[in-house]
Amino acid sequence: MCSYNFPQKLADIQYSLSKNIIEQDSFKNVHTVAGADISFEKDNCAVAAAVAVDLDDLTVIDSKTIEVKLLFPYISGFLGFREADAVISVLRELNNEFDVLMVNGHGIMHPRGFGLASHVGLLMDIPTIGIAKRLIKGNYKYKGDNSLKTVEFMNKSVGACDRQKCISVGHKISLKTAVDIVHEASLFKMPEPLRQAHILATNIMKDKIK
DNA sequence: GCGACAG
DNA sequence: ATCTTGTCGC
Repeated sequence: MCSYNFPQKLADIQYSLSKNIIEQDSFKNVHTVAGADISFEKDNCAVAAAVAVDLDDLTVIDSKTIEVKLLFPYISGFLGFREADAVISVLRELNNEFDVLMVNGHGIMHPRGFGLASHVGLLMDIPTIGIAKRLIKGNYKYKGDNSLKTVEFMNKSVGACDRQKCISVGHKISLKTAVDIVHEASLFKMPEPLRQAHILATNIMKDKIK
């Protein structure tokens, strides 16, 4: 009678929560942008890092790290259930508020419109941008060359990609604004908030091993 | 059956 | 994600 299809239950949760995502800017000006990333050691032991960057000069104005244990396994399409809690926890350690958040993973450019960035954005109720290095599945349609191209899924524009990264709405921001902010915050291929968070998490991880 | 599959 | 050196180029 009852079928215990756990992955399907999680998928249902994602479909359901995706309806709450707001794809419009819920803020006026952006002065500080935060970024969060996680570095792994032995599968489940990890270091989560959060940094806040000043958008004017792209300098780091605050940063925090925490050690975490991730209990949920990595399953493509369900990264939010694995990493959202750790990301939220480390962001709460930051001293000051920030205007926009960048997360290492897809936002609505996701099979069920609810990737890690949307998990975090919705739970924290803040403007969030999702940034990933690759499409989660290879069958979105977009013209492939070097410049930024719009990605469509189910007849809807869900994000933009170039050869380096994919950008999509996490929550409370428009795709256009998300793309603009990512460009403003970039010195290299990854925007500074995420690049700095990644460097920090990796360095703390190395220290921890010694 | 085979390959694909965010971090 | 992580395991890993040198190397090409500005």
